[in-house]
Amino acid sequence: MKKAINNAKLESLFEKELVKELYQYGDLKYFTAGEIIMDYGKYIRSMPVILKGTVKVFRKDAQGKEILLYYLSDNESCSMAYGCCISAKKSEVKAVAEEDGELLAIPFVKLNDWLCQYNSWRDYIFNSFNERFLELLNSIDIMAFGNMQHRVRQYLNAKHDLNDRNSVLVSHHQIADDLASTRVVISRILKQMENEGEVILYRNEIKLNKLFFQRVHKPGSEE
DNA sequence: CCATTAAGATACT
DNA sequence: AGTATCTTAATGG
Repeated sequence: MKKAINNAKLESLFEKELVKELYQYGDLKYFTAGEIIMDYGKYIRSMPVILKGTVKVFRKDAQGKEILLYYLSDNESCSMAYGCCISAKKSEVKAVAEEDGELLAIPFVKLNDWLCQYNSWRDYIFNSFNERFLELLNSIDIMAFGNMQHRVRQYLNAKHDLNDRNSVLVSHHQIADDLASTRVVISRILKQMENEGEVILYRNEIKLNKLFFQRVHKPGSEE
């Protein structure tokens, strides 16, 4: 009945008994790139822990535009989901799979039990909250005070962190969607960044130069 | 080849 | 910064 789960990272993160319970009560689900894992207004009955792959979490603004809040990847969880579970609220966010992957859906009835029972689970939940909170602060910062160029830099940097190389595989259109902007605007900004030597543009690919990394952590270096 | 789609360009709001 | 429109370039059948 139950699928055999074997995840070394989980086993290093939690004590043996909890891992056993995770495997027993968690529901292993596979998702494919582009799949909507969670949508606005839906009730959440389980808390997802991402085992593999990357998930983007969106929020709708007042004008109905979607903006990217943060990414979730290996062994990370959505703290929004936790709050929704225990208070039986509807989802405020939408989660879309960036790439194929798998997640472990934890039934909400177990969440509180484990919180009391296992130190590692409590640490994990609090850590998850804290990380997400920091990312949110960062996002607010960018949206409220930053200009588009800064936002694009942050976006490229975040996407770069998730993978590996010094290039990001993404279309201008995709960036525009994620930042609630338009293709032309993103193209303009990227072109300018290219002229200044920060990046090199290709079709569906953006190479990041040294100058980019010098600037990305310094908001004060706009033109 | 041609169809589709990404990206560049220009002009206007 | 965003919209509309057109042109050009890359990609895949």
